[in-house]
Amino acid sequence: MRDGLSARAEDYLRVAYEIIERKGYARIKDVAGELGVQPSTAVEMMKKLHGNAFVFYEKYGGITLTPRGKEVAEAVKTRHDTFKRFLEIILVPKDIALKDAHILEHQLDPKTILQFTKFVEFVTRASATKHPKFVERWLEHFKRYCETERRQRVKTNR
Amino acid sequence: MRDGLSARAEDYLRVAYEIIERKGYARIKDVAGELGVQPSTAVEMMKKLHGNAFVFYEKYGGITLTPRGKEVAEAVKTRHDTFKRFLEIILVPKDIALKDAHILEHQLDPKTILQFTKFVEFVTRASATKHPKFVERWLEHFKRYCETERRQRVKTNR
DNA sequence: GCTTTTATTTAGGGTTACCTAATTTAGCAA
DNA sequence: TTGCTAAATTAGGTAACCCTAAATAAAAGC
Repeated sequence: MRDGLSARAEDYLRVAYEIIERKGYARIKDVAGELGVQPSTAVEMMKKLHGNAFVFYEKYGGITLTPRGKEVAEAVKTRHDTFKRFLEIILVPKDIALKDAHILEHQLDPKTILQFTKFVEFVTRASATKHPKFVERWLEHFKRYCETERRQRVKTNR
Repeated sequence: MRDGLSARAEDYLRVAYEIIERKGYARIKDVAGELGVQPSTAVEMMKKLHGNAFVFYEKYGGITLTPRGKEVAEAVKTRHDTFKRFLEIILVPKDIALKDAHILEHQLDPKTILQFTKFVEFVTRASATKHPKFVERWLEHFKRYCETERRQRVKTNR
């Protein structure tokens, strides 16, 4: 990642950010719980993020974000939300969209992220302003196409 | 992965498959070269894939795929191609689309993959059959939207 | 204040996927 | 056939993430 964090480290940062938004600070167990890892693993990562000056964290103390950490976390969250909205546009069920957005938000090239973003903006804005009918009709067609399809013709190998 | 392979193992399998398609068999150095890893690393992975009966491989011998391996490799490649086409539809430059398709093709939920697939099919088929004008106009609008945009308003954090 | 419970930390491992630096093997050319 | 070179292999590390179990600190209840 541009920010010098691994994909996983970004996850920890984003999760810490979300918890802090909710209750002002995060505890090790909150972060571990959210990410489905053991507390000891979260401690390890928090030490790393503290070493890199993304979070402020001391033994047995609550976790908060440094300005730098907050900035990165917000950018990560923005990416995340874009992917989530995008997946919903292509009719991925909400719960799966949420899960997969977490996967999508890492590793992709900035250009690719930009295009995903533009796609979402295009659909959102066009339907809100100039040509609501046009986009709506298009999405309606896509929806119908999805519903009409005989199921699972395509191998997904999953 | 459903097939019991790690994301990375699927990469090795796909690459082996592509090389074999081209010249009938693959060598360690071909696979290593394609994936940008050292030969020793490729040997390690081929041993694993051989252990799982995805490839046929013996010391110093060429690599070929077992029927099972071929099946999985083809499914992986199908996913890959879908993502590549999809990225091109949303106007990601070809070289980046290729690179990022490799990233997208792993980890995503089957439902998500299915929706990506349907989206690509929808655009492809609709433009080839019933409503070519409709899809083309839509894509044309999107293209124009992308070109019109003041650049990089959106933080991508990359 | 003391004890119990809960949270956190440390210590010691495990796995995956990489690497470098020797070997060792295979293939080819003289 | 011998000897060289390119390819492949082995041996021994490293780094990122994850775990369990044991130790310790903090918080809560009485």
